[in-house]
Amino acid sequence: MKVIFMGTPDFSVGTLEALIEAGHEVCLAVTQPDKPKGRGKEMQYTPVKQAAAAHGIPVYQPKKIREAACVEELKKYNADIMVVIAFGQILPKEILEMTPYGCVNVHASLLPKYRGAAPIQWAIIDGEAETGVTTMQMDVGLDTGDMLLKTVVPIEKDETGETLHDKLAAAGAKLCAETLKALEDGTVTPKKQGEMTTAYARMLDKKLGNIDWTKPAVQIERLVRGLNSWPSAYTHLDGKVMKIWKAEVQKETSDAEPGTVTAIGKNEFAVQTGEGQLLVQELQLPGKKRMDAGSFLRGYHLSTGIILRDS
RNA sequence: CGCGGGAUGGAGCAGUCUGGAAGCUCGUCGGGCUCAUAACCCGAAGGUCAUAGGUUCAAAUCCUAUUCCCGCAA
Repeated sequence: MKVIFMGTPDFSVGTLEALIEAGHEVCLAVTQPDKPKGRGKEMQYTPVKQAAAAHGIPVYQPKKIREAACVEELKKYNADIMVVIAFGQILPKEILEMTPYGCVNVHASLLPKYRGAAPIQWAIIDGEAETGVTTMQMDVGLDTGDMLLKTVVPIEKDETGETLHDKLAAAGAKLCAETLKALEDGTVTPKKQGEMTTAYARMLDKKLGNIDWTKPAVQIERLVRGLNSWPSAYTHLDGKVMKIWKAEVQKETSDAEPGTVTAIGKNEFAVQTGEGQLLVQELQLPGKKRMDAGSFLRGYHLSTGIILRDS
């Protein structure tokens, strides 16, 4: 089929390549405008733009896709279908209805659960046993379209936001190719989504990573995994931000105040939480690389009784 | 030129301000103790102090340039 592809970050790239692989004619890649990024604020191509360029696909980067001029531009391509995956802008009705097959979206959750911007990380943070990817026929709502196909992916005990992101990106790419084939063959029936009260996954922001030590260790550990590798969970030590990359739950507790370092071992140290303790195993301080807790303890002479908190 | 931290034996750090013997906690290797050990004791190896210049009687330390790593911010 003749496809207009819309996507922006890494998550989208696999699907773009899967479509090309499957023999579809991707006539245009729509992606967000380039933004200054990283230290030095250099302009950087979006991952989709890089991939499109590598395959010789034209790139279109509208600031606001809902503007009339942008809609007109898309019409010129006479595509059969649009595939949207982590594009980052809401599409107007004109675009949704522009092509014969409409717009198909690949979403990183088992809809209707975790609609919205950060479904991958929230599934981990909430302690779900499994998640997955869903393709849907887009409508004007946010991730509310009728569902086409699904793939279930189990969440492992040590799953992080990053590892799950990669798994779902791969699963989504495969599922998207299958969905297009099914649409072509007419072998798929769109299914309505049910409604759930907790259906939306809030967007992630930095503050979410600030560890609240009064919460149970189990929840904090999930936060650490879910926000790895971005934006990452953190606390404060000696006025500095201390990111925690890896930790384990310990049921034994103490009567120390939440946030207190209660024990220091050879390769980890324990922090009291609202329920149980958290064994910190890998961390990072500003200006330093990630390091295992054992290395940290060798150079930084941490002592028990210190309380991890702001300021 | 967005702001800032950093580079010192294999790991993590101190020492840099105030120039004058390469240090700490570990790891590694050898030996000892022990029923035994990731524990303890004794000993050893291992570093052109990121790179290139400069100042000086003398530079990890001061000056200049370069490379690489990272936090914030976006």
